[in-house]
This record gives sequence, C-alpha cells and structure tokens, in this order.
Amino acid sequence: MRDRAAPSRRIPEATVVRLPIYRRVLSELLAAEQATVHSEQLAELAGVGAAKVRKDLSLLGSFGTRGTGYDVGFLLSQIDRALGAGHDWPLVVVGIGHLGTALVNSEGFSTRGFRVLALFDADPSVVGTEVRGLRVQPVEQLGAMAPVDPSTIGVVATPAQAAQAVTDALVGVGVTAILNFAPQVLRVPPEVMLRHVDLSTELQVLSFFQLRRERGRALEGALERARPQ
Amino acid sequence: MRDRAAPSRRIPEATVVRLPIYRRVLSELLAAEQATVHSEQLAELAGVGAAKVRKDLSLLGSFGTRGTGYDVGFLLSQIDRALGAGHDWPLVVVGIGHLGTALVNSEGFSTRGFRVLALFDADPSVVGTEVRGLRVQPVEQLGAMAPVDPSTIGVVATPAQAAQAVTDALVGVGVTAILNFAPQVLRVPPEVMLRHVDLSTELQVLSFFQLRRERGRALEGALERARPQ
DNA sequence: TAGATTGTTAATCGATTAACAATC
DNA sequence: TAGATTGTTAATCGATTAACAATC
Repeated sequence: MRDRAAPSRRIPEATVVRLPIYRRVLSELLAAEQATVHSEQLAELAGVGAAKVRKDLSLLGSFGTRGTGYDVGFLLSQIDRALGAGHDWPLVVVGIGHLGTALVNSEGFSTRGFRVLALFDADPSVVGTEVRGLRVQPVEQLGAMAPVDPSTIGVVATPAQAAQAVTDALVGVGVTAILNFAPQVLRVPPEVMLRHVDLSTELQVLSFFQLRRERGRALEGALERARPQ
Repeated sequence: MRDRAAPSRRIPEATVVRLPIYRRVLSELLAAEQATVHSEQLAELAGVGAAKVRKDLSLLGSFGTRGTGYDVGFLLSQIDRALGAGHDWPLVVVGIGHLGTALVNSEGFSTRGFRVLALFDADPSVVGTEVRGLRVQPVEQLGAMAPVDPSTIGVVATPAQAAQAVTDALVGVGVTAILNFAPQVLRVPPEVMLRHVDLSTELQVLSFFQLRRERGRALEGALERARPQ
C-alpha cells in the first residue's frame, strides 16, 4: 500500500460542503462500533447518492477496499485531515446577541479546532459579560486589537447596519476569512474569503418552493374542473 | 405593454437563492429614492456578475427597459411577487435556545409574511416563557397540536439527538417544509422539503479553504527556497 | 438618430449520475 | 473462484459567462 493519498488535486466546493456531513455520519458509525461502511450505506445515511459519495471520497484519495468498503475509523481520519482537524482555528466573533452566542456555544466546536480568541459587542449591557469564559469587549476596541494570525476566522453576527464597519475592522486586524450572519452584502478585498448565512433568506427560499407547489396544486385543481369525467 | 410576466418557467434554485439578495439591494435603493438601476450597478451592489443579474431577472419576466435599466420599485414588487410576499407563512419553531430565539427575532421577519404560529421547547425552564408575545409550549404537546395549514414551515433548532423525533412530529401534524439547524441529517418523506443550515459546517468549509491557502503558501515558500535567484 | 442597456442565444464551465472495468 | 464494491470514465445535466441583436 503506497501513496494512497491523492495528489492535492483541486477539490470542488460542492464536495467540501459535503465532507462535514460524511464526517458526522462516520463518527456516529464509529460510536456504534461499526468497522466498515460501503458507499451505498454512507450515501443512505448522508442523504445523497452512492455514486456521489464514491466520487467525493475519491477526490481525497483512494481509501476504500474493493469488495469490502471503507474502514470507518480510517476514512474519518482522512476526512479530518482534509478538513484541517488538528489545526487551530482562532475565531473573532463580533455581535454577541442570540446568534453569536448560539455559534460560540455550538456543539463539537472545540473538538473541531475552533477556539474563540475574542468577543466584541456594541451593547454596553453585553460588554463585560462572560461567554464560555471569555469577556465580551467593546466593539470600539476591535480596531485596536493585536494583529491576528492568518488562519483566524472572523464572524459577523451584528445587525445589518453595523456589519460593513465591523468587517472593515476585522480585515484591518488581519482577518482573511469571514462568516457573515448579518442580512447585508459585504464588500471585502479580493483576498478575503467570505461566506454568508442568512436565516431569513433560507426561509424565503423555502417559501418560494412552497408557493410553487401551491400554484401547482391550484393549476391541477383548475384542470380537474375544466375536464370533468 | 402586454404579458410581461414570464410564463411560470422553471426557476433554478441557484437563482431563487439570489432573489432575496437582489430584493435587499433594491429596497436599499428604494429607501435612497433612486428611481432606476441598471444590471451593472445591481450586480456590483449584490456582489455578482451583470450577466447573471440579467439572466436571473429575465427568468421572472421582462421587467427592464432597454437603454434605461429597471424601475427600482417595480422590480422590487415583481421579486416580491415571485417570492410570495403578501402570502402568509406560518412557522412552527421547535427549540427555543439562542438559535431559535435569534430566528424568531430576525429583522424584517413579519414584513416578509413569516408569522410564528407556535413555539416548543423541551426545557421546563423555557416552557411558559414568552418570545415575541408567544408562549413557549412543552415539546410533548407538539404531536397533539391541531393539523397545520399546508403552507406552514417547520423550524428545527434543537440539539442533534432530539432533531429526528421533532421532525417526525412536525411531519405528523402536516408540515411540508422544514428548515433544520440541528447538526444532524434528517429523514423526511419525499414530499417534505428540507433545507439544512449548520453553523459548524460553514466554519469547517471556511477553514478548509484557509488550510488550502496555507498549504499553497507553504509550497510557494518551498519552491522559492528550492530555486534561489 | 446615437447611445445605452436589456433579454437571449450560444459557448463554456462545473457538478452529477450511470455504468463498468479493476480488484479485493 | 465468485461475489461485492471501489475508483474512474464518459454521458448528462445544469449553471455561468460572454457576446450581441433587439430596442428603448
């Protein structure tokens, strides 16, 4: 067995997004002491197709055994490696409302290498309180914090109107990756990576498809009535 | 001017996800009393390409004027129509922790037609409290609630281990669209629409790309050292 | 009319899926 | 060896982008 890890080929974003899902399923299987899994079962548990599972995994390397499947523990460790487990990922979280607090308290946060470096908020009644043992600092001090390590991830969980200024400040102290929860399109320099999660957008997407379904039903009804038996 | 609305062609999901972004930009332009906008500017403000904007909008209908652009108010109203504004979207939210509370308190929630129908939680210290004027009910009563309207959207914001049971109960009372925040793959009948938002997945995706960048830098450094001037 | 900008077509790119030879 | 299942190829599907004719 030699050189099973894939040469670091480009891994498509669509695949990267599924890796944490496989990771979760595998860790459940590991907890249940299942030794091996085949693509069909992993696919079923992850809610995707088996061909996609094999394709995704093959991009990381050749970790399965033909005729048998994948060793659960080994595959898990390889996905962890690809996702940078073991690495330290400092987070700077701005906006310690319900959303910011939810994020900081996420399950399995620290086991995945995420470590809260600093918390900021604009609200004087929040500043000074402790979340997960860390004191919330006034947001005005964000710009004055010591330059951060390049692997640091910034989290913007402020109201929309504060988000751009906070983002600029994060970029100013050296943050190169930002997760934005504010309902606001952010401008960042091209070298800064940005992901946007918007609760209300997700609901709007769901309601769009509900609406289409409803219109479909209405149309069916009309056809039904127009073409009586 | 006749028949400007597109025949209800299939609108790709990728486009649907961008509609709320255009919507937000347009409502800002409207607030700033800008009368018209062209695809180039809308693209710039939404952080996408101009061709994509025109393509997306053309799927909804032919709402622009060649040589001039789009009327801000009219385009906004058309996007609203496509997204089902004016429609009533009842929500059943299960899990009133920080995340559930953040969602229920989202800005512009009610203006978009979302209306919280019922709140449930398993924690006795949360049950009975009021969020946005609505009393939190014990989760055991979820299964016994009156069957819901087919446009109802369920929100699962519980810990992972409770998520599947809660989902089954939601489906049981007639919910056909679910937004899942629990770090858990859910099984639903094929007719139920499901979207999954996972805070920790988002961070893992960001850290994956950070890692690749780091490895890239390391490689560059190595090449630099291997090929001295 | 001249200039500007849409709406659409065609070309490109990327992701998904099916099929199957390789191989345990 | 026979059966099972991977890893990969090729076909398909869908989304993005560029280009430009249509038209205000």
